[in-house]
Amino acid sequence: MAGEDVGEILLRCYRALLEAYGPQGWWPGEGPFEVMVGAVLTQNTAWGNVVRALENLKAAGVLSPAGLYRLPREGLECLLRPAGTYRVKAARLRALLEYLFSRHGGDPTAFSRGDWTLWREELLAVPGIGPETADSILLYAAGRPTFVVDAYTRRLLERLGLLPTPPSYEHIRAFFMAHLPPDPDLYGEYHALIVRHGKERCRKSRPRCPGCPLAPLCRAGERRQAQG
DNA sequence: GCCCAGGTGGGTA
DNA sequence: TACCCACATGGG
Repeated sequence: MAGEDVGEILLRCYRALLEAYGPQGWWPGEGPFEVMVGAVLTQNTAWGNVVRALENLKAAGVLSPAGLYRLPREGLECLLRPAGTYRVKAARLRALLEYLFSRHGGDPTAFSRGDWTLWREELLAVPGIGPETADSILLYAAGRPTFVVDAYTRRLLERLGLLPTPPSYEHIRAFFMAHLPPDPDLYGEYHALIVRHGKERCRKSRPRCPGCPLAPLCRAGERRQAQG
């Protein structure tokens, strides 16, 4: 293990997760716009609740840029209720739509073309679109090679003894992107597997995970940290 | 009843 | 920088 390339460790981790859980098929949902809406609705929210809200939007026939944009604020809030923080999320979706219409003519496929690093900067300037939501949109709605970081990703790197300092979102994202090829399929599956693994084994309340498929890599990380 | 969920932004020290 | 807090529904 000594001197092993970080990229190789990350790939070993990826293969172990894929072996253990299989392909996750992210992002669930149809089309880039549904992915974008889901990315906002899933903020600090269980996916099952997001699905209820998406079903409400579909049933109301408003799951389109123009459809959502036309909807009065109260109506949107009502449909979003099952997703939680519905007033906040209605405002965030409105802000995202304002941006989509003002900058991309309301075309939800626009992020698939052009300089995605510019789109990322612009998305981050939209109120309510933070780095995880922006990267989720670019990766899963537009197939762009940006890595999505979340709390599970932090915990995973910590256990592998690979957490960058400072452990900020941007540092962790840059760490993955510096050591993995810029492959959207790889990034998308990797993030999905990290979430799956986190939900199953590496919850906050369960710091140790017996039978964990990553146990050999975690032990290596402990040795690496012990060495300083 | 409590903790958590595929975050973000605002406030304070 | 590093914590705190609000936002809010639904599952375990």
